[in-house]
Amino acid sequence: MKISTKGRYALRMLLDLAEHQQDGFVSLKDIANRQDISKKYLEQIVAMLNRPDVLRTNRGYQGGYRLAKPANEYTVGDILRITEGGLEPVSCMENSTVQCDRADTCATLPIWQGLNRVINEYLDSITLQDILDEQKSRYSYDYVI
Amino acid sequence: MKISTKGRYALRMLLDLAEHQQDGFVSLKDIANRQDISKKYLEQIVAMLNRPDVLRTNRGYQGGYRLAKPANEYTVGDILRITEGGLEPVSCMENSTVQCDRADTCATLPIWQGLNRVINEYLDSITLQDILDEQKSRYSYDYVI
DNA sequence: TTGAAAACCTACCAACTTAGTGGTATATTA
DNA sequence: TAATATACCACTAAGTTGGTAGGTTTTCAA
Repeated sequence: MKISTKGRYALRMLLDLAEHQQDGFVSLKDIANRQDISKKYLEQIVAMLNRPDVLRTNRGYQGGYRLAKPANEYTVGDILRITEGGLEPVSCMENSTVQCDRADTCATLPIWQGLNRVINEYLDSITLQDILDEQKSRYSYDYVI
Repeated sequence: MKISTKGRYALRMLLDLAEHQQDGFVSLKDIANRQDISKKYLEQIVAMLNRPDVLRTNRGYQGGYRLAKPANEYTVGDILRITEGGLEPVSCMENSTVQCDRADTCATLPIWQGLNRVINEYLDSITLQDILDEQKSRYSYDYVI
């Protein structure tokens, strides 16, 4: 029952992009340095997220990535569902799986469906912008002192 | 982000024991047959649960297992925390792990802490007895018709 | 026009986890 | 003492995780 590095790094990468929205295209090299994540590994992760509704990209000199939408339009759930390949807590709930023949009478299936619901509701209640705002307020007292 | 067969089978095994509470000691053979799970594999799973506060056991002829407590004193969370080795959704939250040096400033840690909270709250809100009752009410219309 | 910077693509790998199987020893009781 | 059942330990094939490695293609500035 773990979120893998793919999902965790993806979230940190998109957060980094959100923080640097005004800088235009941001290179993986910069993100990898700031986040202390292998650039080569980030390449693989960004490949999963590189879709028109998520990222814009430019190759070559001064190229890189930027968010396709404002930060408040990405939920943590969106990002994790892409990079983790779904968030279903049991394999029998995955779309690709053939329906379990115990499903109709399974006493535990409703438990997993409920768990799936609370996980997705929670993760979809938080956007990248929320995290940025929270982060900002956490350190605002530095200036007050 | 998956509950493994260990956790899922453990839950089904304890539910089976709860259903047959009045039968005295129930053998793994019977549970394995009813639940269609390898008896050998169940042996390993039951070994994790075989603690005085969870199960009573008797070897030999007419031996087997029974619940140590009434069914309403087992939450699904209790069972899964034992068999899954914790339910923390990220490894940096596990007790055994050395604290990540990013922890103090990590923007994503609060997300995982929140996720951990909703998962545990949900799974601890359901007892074996709740599942039994739900199961019973699901099929009660059979008698009404 | 050429060189540097960047994304893009494919293959590979070691370590670990999962979902079991197999065999033997030990306890209980009819 | 034979039958039944747990208890314990070792092993394993297949899949996943968390990366590395190396090369190709695109873009732009000097």
